[in-house]
Amino acid sequence: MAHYWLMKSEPDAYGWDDLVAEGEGTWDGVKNAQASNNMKAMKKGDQVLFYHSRQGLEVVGIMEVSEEHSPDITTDPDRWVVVKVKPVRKLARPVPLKAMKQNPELANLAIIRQTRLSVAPVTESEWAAILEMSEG
DNA sequence: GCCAACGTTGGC
DNA sequence: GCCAACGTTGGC
Repeated sequence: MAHYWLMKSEPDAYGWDDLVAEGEGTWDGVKNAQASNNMKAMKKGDQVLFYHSRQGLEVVGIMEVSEEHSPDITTDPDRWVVVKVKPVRKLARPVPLKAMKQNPELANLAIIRQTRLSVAPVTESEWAAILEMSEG
C-alpha cells in the first residue's frame, strides 16, 4: 500500500508549475537527516503533497514517487539522497497552512509541529483531511 | 526583511 | 565529548 508524504519547495526556486513543465522532477538538495530518512523510506507509487514554502504557504498539488532514492550528486552523495517524482494532479483549491493549523484533525501534522522539516510523513487520516479541505 | 528554531561545525 | 558560534530554513 502506498504511503503518504509532504515535501516543501520554494516556488521561486522550484514550484508546482516547474514540475508539471518537466513531467518528472528530481527532488535534490535536501540536506537534513530526518528529511533524508523520510526520502529513503519512500516507495515507488507513494503519494506526496507538494507544498509551497516561503511564498504561497499552501499545498498546491499531488505528486507520486516515480523512482526511489539514489545518491544526491548535487550535494554529498555519500550522505544525502534524491527521489524522483511525477505530478499527479493539481488540487481543486490550494490548502493554506493557516487553514491546516485551524483544523483539529491536523494538530499533529509533522510540518506544523516541526516547521523546518522539508520532507515529512502524512498519515492516511491527515491526507484525507487535507483533500477534504481542498474539495469541500 | 527579520528572526526563531534547529542542525552542524569546530575549538577546546 | 561539550557547547558556543554559525548557517539555513521558513513563518511571519
